[in-house]
Amino acid sequence: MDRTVRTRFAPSPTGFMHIGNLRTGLYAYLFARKNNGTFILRIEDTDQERKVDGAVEMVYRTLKLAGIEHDEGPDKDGGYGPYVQTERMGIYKQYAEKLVELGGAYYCFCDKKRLESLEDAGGVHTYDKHCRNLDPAEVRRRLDAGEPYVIRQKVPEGVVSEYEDMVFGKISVESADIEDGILLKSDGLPTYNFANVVDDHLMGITHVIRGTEYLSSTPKYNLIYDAFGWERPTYMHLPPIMKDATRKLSKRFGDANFEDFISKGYLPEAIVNYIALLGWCPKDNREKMTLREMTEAFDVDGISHSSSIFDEAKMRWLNGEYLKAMSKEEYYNVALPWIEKAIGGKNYDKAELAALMQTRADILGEIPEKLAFLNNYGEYDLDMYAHQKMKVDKSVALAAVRLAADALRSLDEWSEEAIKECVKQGAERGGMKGGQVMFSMRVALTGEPVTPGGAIEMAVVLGKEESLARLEFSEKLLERNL
RNA sequence: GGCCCUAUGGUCAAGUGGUCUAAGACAUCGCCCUUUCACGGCGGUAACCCGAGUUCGAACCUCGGUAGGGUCACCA
Repeated sequence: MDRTVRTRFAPSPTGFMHIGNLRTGLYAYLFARKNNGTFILRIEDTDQERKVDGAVEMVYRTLKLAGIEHDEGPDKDGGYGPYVQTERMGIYKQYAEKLVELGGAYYCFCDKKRLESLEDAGGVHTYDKHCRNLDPAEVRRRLDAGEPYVIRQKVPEGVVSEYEDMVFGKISVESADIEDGILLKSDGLPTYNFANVVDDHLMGITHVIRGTEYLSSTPKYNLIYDAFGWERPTYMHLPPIMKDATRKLSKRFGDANFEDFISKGYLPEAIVNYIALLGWCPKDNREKMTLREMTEAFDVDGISHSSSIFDEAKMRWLNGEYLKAMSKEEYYNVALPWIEKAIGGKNYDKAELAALMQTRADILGEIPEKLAFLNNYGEYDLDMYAHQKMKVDKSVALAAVRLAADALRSLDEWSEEAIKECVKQGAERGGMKGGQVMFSMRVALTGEPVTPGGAIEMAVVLGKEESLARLEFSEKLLERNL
């Protein structure tokens, strides 16, 4: 590899950043960093119809959150600009014309109607190269007459176009299977693929990293490079990320975009880590990795050839690992907004709640629901007072709750140790097992079968007044329903 | 339909001719820890798409089939 590596990420600003798309960008970034190369951001905004306001900002925001920093882009001129495709519209026509001169393309005057008549029974149409060998003088004349035209690629006949893909190996396609596709549309603007070839060349892209949808059309683009006499880039095609066995993860379906996961309480680094693993496996099989570690470990060998299904359950787990690995302070900071949302202005000990949640919520978004009992307490289902192993049923629970309430009423110091000791002694006096009292008390205090902490912790969090009120409430509730 | 690509447990995946009666992770199930919820620890269930061939030997190589994906636009 003599040329300095230059890779690019070229998203279309059509809304939120899709997970599959982000992964492509991530790999392009990792590959550039791994090889001390340059990572370029190019905005492909030529599709005015699908363009969404604010989407460009979303691209920046997403990359920034993900930690994927570009070296060149619309906001960082590296001398290869402009980096926004609509600003490059003036340059393609001359290249198309030059390609005609070089014999790699030709003018075509066929109208839509004629093209449609070429369609076969299956609805597939292949251009019959009708204008490929028009007499140059005739072409000149029709051009001068102002007749509408497009410029088509002149695919050499009888050759096999092949290349070595970095992940898929040798790909070869016969030129007979390649259509003389349109390069320049009748409105004078380039088709996407032609613009891509020209841009990639002009920007000095050495490694084109993109989805497999281009795997089989790449030989066609290579023929354009050849016709221009340009050096072909190296290609790395990436298999798609699927929603299930047969459907690709799609933008319009569900929460397949970065932003949604962020708002569900995922950490950017966990998302990035997870998607890096979808389709790539480091040599040492590590799973939890920082961006820096990924950069060091990144290698093409580890990229898989087949598509992979996105599994949010695993991403949740990984997110939980990140959360648990944080220091108390770090966790407190990221969890605070969610905790505040849960307690709604009430005076609970936020640090205590954060400490409780750190090992109990895989994603931050679970915090409000797990803490809902703080503000949501009232009539609850008494069937949850059933613990086979502990031998608890409603009547045992009533005794336990009564006992806990009685013991706690006279307790002055409301600390974990004091409460624990007090409940323990109360249980002994009442001839009950500690577990029976704790279990019943925990349910009584929260009205929930699963709680973010044990009975003692719940009591500490709720405070003496609220705890006693709830125990008394539960006592009455049980009495009424026995 | 033509062409291109892919195929290991429910999911992500290791594996590149013998060390595979096939690793690890998630999920799932069970046990332990916790006098209560989790966390944590330990363990279980679970896979080489099918058929030929090459070879002393095949998850790994070849061919065929099957299934799935991609692509065949004056869309990007």
